[in-house]
Formats: sequence, C-alpha cells, structure tokens
Amino acid sequence: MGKTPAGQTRQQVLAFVRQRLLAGEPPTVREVQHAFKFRSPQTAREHLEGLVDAGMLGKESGKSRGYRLPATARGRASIPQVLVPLVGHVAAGSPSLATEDVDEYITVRSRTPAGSLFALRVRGESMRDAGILSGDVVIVHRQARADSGDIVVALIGDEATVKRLRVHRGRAELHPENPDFQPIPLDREDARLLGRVIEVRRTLG
Amino acid sequence: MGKTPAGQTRQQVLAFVRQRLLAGEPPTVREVQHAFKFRSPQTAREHLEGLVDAGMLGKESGKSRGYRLPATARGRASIPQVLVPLVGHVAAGSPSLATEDVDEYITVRSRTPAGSLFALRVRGESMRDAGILSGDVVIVHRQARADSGDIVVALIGDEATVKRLRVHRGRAELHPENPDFQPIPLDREDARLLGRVIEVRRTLG
DNA sequence: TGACATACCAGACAAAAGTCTGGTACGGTG
DNA sequence: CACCGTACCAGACTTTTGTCTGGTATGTCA
Repeated sequence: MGKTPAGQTRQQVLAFVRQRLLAGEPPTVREVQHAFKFRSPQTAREHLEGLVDAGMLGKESGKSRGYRLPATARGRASIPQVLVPLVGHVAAGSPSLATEDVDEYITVRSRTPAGSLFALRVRGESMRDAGILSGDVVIVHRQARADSGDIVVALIGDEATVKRLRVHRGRAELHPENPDFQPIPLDREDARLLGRVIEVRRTLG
Repeated sequence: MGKTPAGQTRQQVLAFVRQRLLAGEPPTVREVQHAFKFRSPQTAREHLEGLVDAGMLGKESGKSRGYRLPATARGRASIPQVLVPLVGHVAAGSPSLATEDVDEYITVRSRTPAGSLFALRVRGESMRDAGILSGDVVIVHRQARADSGDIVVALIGDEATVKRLRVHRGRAELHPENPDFQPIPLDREDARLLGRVIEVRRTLG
C-alpha cells in the first residue's frame, strides 16, 4: 500500500529505535510496528533486520526487546555515557549501591563500567583552592587505592570527605586545599578510601 | 530451603535490577530468577513486586521487561538532555553556531532549547577564586543581558573571556576573580556579552 | 518485457515472559 | 501453643513477543 521511497522509512525506524534504546527501553517488534502504523509485525521486522544486516543495529536474537545499539558505535567511536547515581549519603558499611539512598542519576561520559562510579555533593570549603566549592557535585571512581596528588573521597568515621591524597614520608594523609583546614592522617582505624574524583560539576543559578 | 535473612536478598535483587536498567537492558523475571538461582520465577517475582510496592522500583505491568527505575528517580531524570556543542573558538562575527568550529558535543541536562546553549573551554586563571580553573569547560546560555553578579562570557575584541559581571555605579564591568587581574569595562566598542555561564565542568586525570 | 529489489500485508506458529494457584519451611510473637 | 509474616518452590495458564510462510504492489534496469 502506501509505499514510501526507498530507505526513508528505514532511517526513521533507526531513529525511533535508537531513541528508545538511549532511554533504556528497548522496543518490541510490535511497538515499532504500531509506531509506524504497519499492519503486520513482519514489516517492522524487515526494517529492523535490515538495519541489523547493515550493521546499524545490534540484536540479541530470540530474546524479547533484543535490539541493541551496534557494537561498533558503542566500543569505538564515542565514549559511552553511563548513568551515575548521585548518593545523598554514603553509608559507613558497604560501598555497594544498594545501601545508599540515591537521589538522582547523572549522565557521565566515561569508559568506566557504570557500577564503579558514583556522584557526591560536596559540603564545605576545605577544597576551595582546588576549585571545588560547597555544593559542587563530584563524580567518583570507586577504588581502594590512589596515587599521591589525586583528589579522593574518603570515609572518616561516618562522613564522606573530599581531599587531596598526599603520601608524606610513607604515610598517607588527606590534605585540604584551604589554609583554614588541617590535614588528616589516613591510617586511622575509622578511615577508608572510597575512590578518586574524576570529574567536578557545578551548576550556577 | 536456603532461606536468607529478611530483606537481604531483596536488596541484592534491587541492586541487580538497577544495574541492568542503567545498562539499558531491563531484565525479565526469569533472568532475575536465574541470577539468584531461584527455582521458581515466582520467587523472583515476589521480590520484584515487593520492591515495586516499597516504591523502590517502577513497573509497566504486563509488558515484558517492564521493570523500571522508580518514578522518583526518573522525575528529575526527565529533565531533557540536550547536546551542546563545545566550540573551540568563538568567532568574532556572529554568535550563531554555523561560524564556530565544533570540537565535540556534550550532554547537558537543561530545559533550555539546545540551540541557545554552547560550551567553551576556559583558558587562564582569571576566575580562579570563583572555582573556575584553566581547562574547565563552561556551559553557556546565549543571552545579550545578564544580572550583576552573574558569571558571563563576553567577547573582547576577538577573544572570548569568562568573567563576573558587575554593574558598578551604572556601568557594567567584567570582574575577574583573581587579584592578579584587572576589571574590564564592558562599554568598549569591541566588547559584547555572549551569554551566562550555567554550569562548570572539570575532568581530572 | 521480464527479472529483480523494495515496501508492505495477512495470518499463523512457537518461544519468551508475565502471572496465578496452591503449596512447604522457618522464625518470631502474643 | 496457634498465628502470622517472610522466604521459597512446583507447575501451570495467559499474554506478549519473536519468527515464519506465503502473498501483493510498485519501481528499476537490462
């Protein structure tokens, strides 16, 4: 019936599927069918399989909602975007996601797997001279070790704090970047390194 | 059988589902079942539905792979994301995109239409005390006017510069936030306000 | 003109996945 | 102790979804 010019519908199908995939909701064949008012799921399937054959879509065959972004576009060209939880409170116990209350998710461009990143809102002015102000959001890569000079997040007792790590005469210390604050030795019993700050973000009015 | 302490498995199920959702691949009930080696899909379902009842998960009932992030987490996430061009060089002529060379695009969460935003890499230390360092990326909302106190981007001659706008005795001035630099009056012939900085980003190592 | 490709449809089958009924086992609690 | 709630299981039903077979219509190109 209403035949469209060659390749035109296909591009629109690709755009539709891509959008859904980026939203985290892979569409079904029939969802594509209805979005384009096809009267047969097969029509949608032909477009989808065509895009897969052309390498413009990936697919997990047989599984429901199995169409994916192509492996090429994910691995090579651009740095993938991951959703990072902004945790309002870092629990003293486990560094796992489950025990922290998540306020919202932030999109970060990183090659790091999503699970190993979290975001934290900074309180206080102790890192002022490093350009990290109160209210800023820091993206943190979970890691138990860091190099001297790295800006890190550590758990002191029950509180998460952002400082610069300095290894001074073989002893690790957390150095604030503000002359009003004092360094904190990291070898305390109740101190633990949570991760390294890989990005800082600040929103202005 | 292997009964686990109350609520423990549930938290792990939540972590599992959340991770899958963030990866853009919502799991099926049976995928959860197998991930936790339950012998009945119903067991997985009970945990999932429990998490939905507790408001920790959302769900599109009946549909396959229908579990979602809870509405609370999505509410803010639903602020649209726009792709903002990171311009390497701000042309002296027009403030339009076409004449600027775009290095890459950055994802920003903003209700502002995409066309009215651009991003710029900061050079120099003139805004050091405002927490904006050399190499930082600022997201700028194009606007010809701004309030006193706003951090703005202005074109001075052929060069874009980031400063704080101060209206001082009726005269607009661009104030650096670094005592080593001098304020610049904005009423010069070759000066023009490009926009207001709405976000600052810094990537560390 | 015929061979071929694209775009689409009808209707069905089969696998995947959501859902339900009815259970067992264990721990706490009045 | 009986009672309730949590954690789990077996097995089946139903819907959703992927897939297939066999078609029509239209355009291109030798």
